Amino acid sequence: MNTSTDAGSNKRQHIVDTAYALFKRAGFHATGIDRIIAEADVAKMTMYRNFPSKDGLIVEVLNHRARRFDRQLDRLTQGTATPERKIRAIFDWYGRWFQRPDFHGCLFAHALAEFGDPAHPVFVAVTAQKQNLQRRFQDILAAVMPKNRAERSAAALLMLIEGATLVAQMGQGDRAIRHAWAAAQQIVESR
Amino acid sequence: MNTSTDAGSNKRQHIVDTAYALFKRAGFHATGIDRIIAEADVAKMTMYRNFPSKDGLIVEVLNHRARRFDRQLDRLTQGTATPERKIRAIFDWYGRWFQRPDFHGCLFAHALAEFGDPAHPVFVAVTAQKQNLQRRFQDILAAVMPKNRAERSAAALLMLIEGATLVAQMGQGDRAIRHAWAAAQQIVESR
DNA sequence: GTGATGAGACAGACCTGTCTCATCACAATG
DNA sequence: CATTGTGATGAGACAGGTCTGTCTCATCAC
Repeated sequence: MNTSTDAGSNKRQHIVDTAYALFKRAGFHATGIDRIIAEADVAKMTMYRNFPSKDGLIVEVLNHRARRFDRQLDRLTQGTATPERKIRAIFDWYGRWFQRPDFHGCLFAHALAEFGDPAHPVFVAVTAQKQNLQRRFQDILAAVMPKNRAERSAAALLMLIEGATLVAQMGQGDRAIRHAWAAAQQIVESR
Repeated sequence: MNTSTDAGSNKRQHIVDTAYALFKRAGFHATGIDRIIAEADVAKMTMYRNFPSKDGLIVEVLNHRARRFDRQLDRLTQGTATPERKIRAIFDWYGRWFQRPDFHGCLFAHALAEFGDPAHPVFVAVTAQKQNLQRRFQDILAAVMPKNRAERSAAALLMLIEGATLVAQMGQGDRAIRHAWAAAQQIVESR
């Protein structure tokens, strides 16, 4: 845990990235450990030395994606000035995501579908990511509206964007983000 | 297929009901055939004589729930007069659903998470159910607004309610439906 | 020498789907 | 009423595969 920490971390990260791609495409239960290590081209013990179990790996994948998502939205909203433009930037980001050929829906929503037990670590990780996104909306809106209205609007924006992601997965990504943004505008601008 | 059709249908329906309860709680891939037939207390061959495969059973479960959902909303909206009250009745229905102790999120959304291939029959069944719900919203709104605005609003309502269902699964059912309805009101009433 | 890794056997359980055979309900017929 | 045919069903073995997780041993880099 001193000299070769770097090599170990590289392997570890490579496994996380490979597992992410497979989970996204085929789901969590449908993706076996054997498939992951074959695709990542590592030994099974390398995986089990870095992660306590498959569930542990899933949580790591989710947390890694959540951090990456946060960094992207941080970068995206730092450049813009007004709250409305920040919201718009986030919705635009989703719109671009929906158009990507490797878009398969929200990994966190999918995780919630497969791990419905609130006590399960995966469930907890998903909840944290969604609450984080809602808090982001709320912080943005708090600059231009009272706290209780910012909370209500943030909740609506979260539900709109989650619903849009679901609709986008069914093949209506373009219409989904346009209609979601139209509704979001009404919510943000109202009163 | 003449005299004992009734008994056969009973078994068939019982398997569908049992599978529904298990799929809802634990997911599709995580629920094995053995578990279903044990819970339903039928022989394995009884299941495989009524359904071509596990996937076929899943599709039957989804279609059965979709029909039941449709009937419930039909009954719910037939009694009310104005479009706004119809929408309100639907949102209230969702609010009550979120509060039920056996609420585990939307089975169709979960199915979409586990069967992401657009060519898969499960994917098709899910898409049909969601399009049906959106069309319902659209038909209701078409009575009080122009067609293109009804289409846009219906899409927003669908996304709101789907997002609310996701949030509700994470334990915020009460707040979710209140905020969703507040946003829905703005969308329906606007302009 | 030391620690990470690759390769693969292995256990024990579970998966879907097929098959056989005994049993049972029930209808038609004598 | 008694008998016989028929189709659905229960019970469970079975095949062939996959699952997670553990173990051993050789190899390789430093």
